[in-house]
Amino acid sequence: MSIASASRVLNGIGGSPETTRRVREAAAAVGYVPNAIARSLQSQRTGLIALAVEDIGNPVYVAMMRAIEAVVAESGHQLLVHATGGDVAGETALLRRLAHRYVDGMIISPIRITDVHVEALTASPVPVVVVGQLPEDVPVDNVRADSRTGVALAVDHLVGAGRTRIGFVNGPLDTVPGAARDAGFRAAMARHGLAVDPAMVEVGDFQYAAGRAAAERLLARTDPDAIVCANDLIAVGALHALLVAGRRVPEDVALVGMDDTELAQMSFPQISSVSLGSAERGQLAAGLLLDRIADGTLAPRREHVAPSLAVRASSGSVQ
Amino acid sequence: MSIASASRVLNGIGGSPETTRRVREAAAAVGYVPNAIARSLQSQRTGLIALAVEDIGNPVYVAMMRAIEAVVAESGHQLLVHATGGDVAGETALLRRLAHRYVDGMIISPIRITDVHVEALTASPVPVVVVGQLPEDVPVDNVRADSRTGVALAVDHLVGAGRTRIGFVNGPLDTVPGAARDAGFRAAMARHGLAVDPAMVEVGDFQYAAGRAAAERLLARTDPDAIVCANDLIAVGALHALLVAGRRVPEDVALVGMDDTELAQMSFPQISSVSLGSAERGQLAAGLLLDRIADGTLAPRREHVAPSLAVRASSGSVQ
DNA sequence: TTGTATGCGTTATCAT
DNA sequence: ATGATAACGCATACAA
Repeated sequence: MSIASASRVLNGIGGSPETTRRVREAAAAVGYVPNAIARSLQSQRTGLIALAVEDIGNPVYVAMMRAIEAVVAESGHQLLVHATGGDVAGETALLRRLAHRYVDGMIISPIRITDVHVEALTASPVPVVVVGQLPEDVPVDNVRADSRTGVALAVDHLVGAGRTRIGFVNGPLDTVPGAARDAGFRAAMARHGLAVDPAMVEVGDFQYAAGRAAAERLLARTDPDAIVCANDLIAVGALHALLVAGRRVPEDVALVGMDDTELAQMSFPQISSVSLGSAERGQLAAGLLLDRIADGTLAPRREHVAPSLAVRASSGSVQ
Repeated sequence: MSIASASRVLNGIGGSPETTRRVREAAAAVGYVPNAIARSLQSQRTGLIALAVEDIGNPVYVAMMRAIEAVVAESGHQLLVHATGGDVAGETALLRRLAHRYVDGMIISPIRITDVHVEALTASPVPVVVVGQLPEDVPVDNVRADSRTGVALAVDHLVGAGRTRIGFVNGPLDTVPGAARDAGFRAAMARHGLAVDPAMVEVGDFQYAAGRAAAERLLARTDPDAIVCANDLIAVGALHALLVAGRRVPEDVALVGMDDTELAQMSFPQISSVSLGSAERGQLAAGLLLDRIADGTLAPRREHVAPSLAVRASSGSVQ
């Protein structure tokens, strides 16, 4: 019994009935299981696709992941997720290890873009798609949201509802989304002729606890009639702070979050939120990746997804 | 320049200054990146560990993942997460593909255990640790919670606070946790001499929307003074239903969730919740796995984590 | 220190 | 239909 024959039977190519039987018996007897590593070395593919996000605890990434999974499963790939913790070293280490052909491709959504990222991205031996902003000259497939316009949607909505003392709780300014949302907030306020009171702006990280603490600080020193939050985790934290402080939402203070995750709908009252199209971005990113895996010579593409606003009880007329 | 010399330099073993320089230059010029697959075929390890859970959108798995990540990172491994969607075919496909040596080991937390699972588990060529119940005779490392006792903790607490009309919103009874929690609820009620009114029991899946819908059905036909929920997602959904229905929590209806996730603390009022020690279970599972990776001849071990109750506003005295 | 040669477990090519 | 063999890219035992 030759190795070649065994391989053929196990892959369902040819083999006489007798040979097939003998191979199957032997395999069962030995408890044979194919070694996927060896197979991949030969086939130059693993059937695996990786997704690297900062924080898998943030529902926005869960939504993105589900959208990606649906697309890649279609093409017979399996999706693996890695949480980087926003750590630059961790992200690039991932690129170094995984991208060195453990996976057929990867989608990464970094919240910070450093030179190290750019270098690792361009040097990656496997196809990579970035979800998020990327310097213009980096030749990597890329799908981006427009959080600047997204914040403007929120501000426009609040101003239209008669709010003028609008607070803003943001994430770190040294992150790409944090910087974009800050700029978007200031631009939108200016457009409406509203000054940005420094006391009305708070910065934490993109988490619930930070959002709650930031909102508490904000409420301790000023009196907003609306608060825009840089994501839904922050918004839920701010809602908590508002309710604990005895503010009615939306009567006293209107609240708008961002990312339009499940969290916004799970809260009470439900929170208005700017959708940055996370599911759609995931779907597009997966498509770009599969295309590039199929043909590595494609020119880098860049897709955009427009924001939209979901108005709910937290900023709407009293339910 | 021989391949062996290049390999040595790239791995930092030996090499004269001159050779080292030449190798590095050549590598940079060609844009050489090591092929991890080939390296793994040789070294018989990938440095990767996989975690398979049903629903990464459930914070309980996020907590577990973080605990696991902390442990495996210590030993130089990288953690990859796969969401199975509770799908048996998907879970076993994962075992088949990943476990065939793409990873050095895996931790899986199935909510259903079928014969197919058992077979795949025992046949796995790489070390596997199961988080959750497992038939006694399956020789696989295993760490389990005691959700039966956990539900009892919730019921005891509510009865102790004078509640008698206690409702129960559970997940599917054909899942391991669903069945255990149902049994635990009935046993605890019986112990207190309380009858279980069928109208007071609802079943959905372990999600927010199902929890909310189930609580709405329950409230439409009966009038509980307390509700126990089989996990925090359900509890948040039930809280939403209660508030929409105009019930005060905890004055009119006390609420207790399970898993003690971030969600319980993010809600308003904060939700009392039974901790099943998800972080600790993750930590233990990771330890078991690393031990087994180091020594495959170890006898299968079984760890237990005791539940505890975190009392918060949703069932406590009025804040 | 450096080069040669072998093996890791498969698949694929080529004879037979 | 089957068997021998090369190749995938790397690490290492051994010889030089």
